[in-house]
Amino acid sequence: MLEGSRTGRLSAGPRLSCIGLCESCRVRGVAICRALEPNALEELAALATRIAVPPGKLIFEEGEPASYLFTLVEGVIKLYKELSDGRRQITGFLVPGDFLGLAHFASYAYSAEAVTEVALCRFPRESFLRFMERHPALERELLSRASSELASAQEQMLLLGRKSAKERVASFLLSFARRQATGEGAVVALPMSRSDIADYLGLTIETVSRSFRAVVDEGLIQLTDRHHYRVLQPDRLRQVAAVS
Amino acid sequence: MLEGSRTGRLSAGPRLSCIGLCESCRVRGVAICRALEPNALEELAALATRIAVPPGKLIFEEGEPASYLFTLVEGVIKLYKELSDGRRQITGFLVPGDFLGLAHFASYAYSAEAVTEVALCRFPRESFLRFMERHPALERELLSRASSELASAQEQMLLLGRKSAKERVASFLLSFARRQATGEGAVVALPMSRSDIADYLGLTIETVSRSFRAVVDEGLIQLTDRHHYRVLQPDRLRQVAAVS
DNA sequence: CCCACTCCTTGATTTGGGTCAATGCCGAGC
DNA sequence: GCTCGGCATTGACCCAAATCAAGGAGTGGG
Repeated sequence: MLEGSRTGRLSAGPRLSCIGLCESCRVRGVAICRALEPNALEELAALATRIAVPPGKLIFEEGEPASYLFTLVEGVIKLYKELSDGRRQITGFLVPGDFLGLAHFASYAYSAEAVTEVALCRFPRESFLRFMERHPALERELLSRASSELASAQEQMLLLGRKSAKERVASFLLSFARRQATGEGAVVALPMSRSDIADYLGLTIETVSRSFRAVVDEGLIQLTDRHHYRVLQPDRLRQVAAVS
Repeated sequence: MLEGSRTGRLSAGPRLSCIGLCESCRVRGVAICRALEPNALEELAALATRIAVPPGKLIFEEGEPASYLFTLVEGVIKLYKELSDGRRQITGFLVPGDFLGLAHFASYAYSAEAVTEVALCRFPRESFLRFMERHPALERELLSRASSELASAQEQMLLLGRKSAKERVASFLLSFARRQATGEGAVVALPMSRSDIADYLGLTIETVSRSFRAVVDEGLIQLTDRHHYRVLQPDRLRQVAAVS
């Protein structure tokens, strides 16, 4: 699927040149390609380097100079912040089509790590920003993404500040199912570890495990294995999740 | 200070027409005015209505159609989300110069309520967005604000998910002091109630009160009254806040 | 096949912060 | 000046989730 971990400049061929970007488009409804005419897209693609990252490897670390921006083409990434004593909060999981490194700061405000095998398009920050100045449509697209990210960040604050363990887990299972755009009752992949889920929900792995057990025992979901589940009773799960 | 709660279209005079906006500029470093040439600013100001809101009054509610965008000219606003059973999470406090209603959705994703006496500039959503399309510089400014808001949302997730009560309160006291751009040892105003602070930090009012007492007893801050404090030992307070 | 290792689950115990209940401290109105 | 009502503080007690501890279960290497 990926060519090892070899990284290489995208070939300049008319179709291939935007593969990295267009794959993103294919997966998610709204994406960068939509916002640009073909020749602008060519120009942008020429800036990109394709990168492959194995599971568990750091993509960048909080505080290091933000030299690159990325689009996620394939795989899942976690973003997190840490305290000096090692406590960690995962602030989000990225899926194909998502944009990474959006920040008007000199350094990254969080760390990014591959959860699964990952394929990225990497853009040098400076040239991407120059390109963006000449293409307001791209800017608009990023603004729109930033505001929907902000909305989900606020939703997550409500979860972290005010929901019980079981409500957190139910909310997580629902939102992850929704994101995979699969039909009702389809199997949802859960690529991250229990420890990642705990750090995302502000809990311990033990509490995550017990809460999983509770929703399984009540017949709201079915765990096919540790990393796949099926939502059996979406409405009752929504109730348990305390969705406003 | 405010002309009662009367609301009125801004006069079209060359200086007055941008008062609402420029007051914002004056208070915060980066603001809308900076991004625009004078005649564009005139045009934008012509769209604005000046609004006054008394403390405790709702400005808009989560879920209602997002017909307006606002800039905060004077006072403090709280933004929050609620669960159906009344549990509430305050996602942020806005100060003069901040932008309100930024969302590419048809309805507001959160409620906004005046904490103090508030003065706003209100823009009809549609005409503001049309104006923005013709002025990429404004779009850029909003993108930059959105990404710094996103960064503080992530910081807040770390607080809500992983910090102890005392760490939360210390972090809050520090960040609020920083925002008021006052010198070391200056008195910081704390206009919101203990209940607002609790809902912002994901705690109860009792725990907020006890944590306040702890940092006061340790001599890290001094409470001049319930709504004003002075940071006495910023470095030790920073340590207690577990700032990474 | 066995061992070692990592990840996950389950149970027992502890604890930080929530809940419940007074009490104190104003400012507003009479 | 007194009372009332809404915050805020303080204390006693309790509980949800953390911590501590003991096994599984799956996986990869020898």
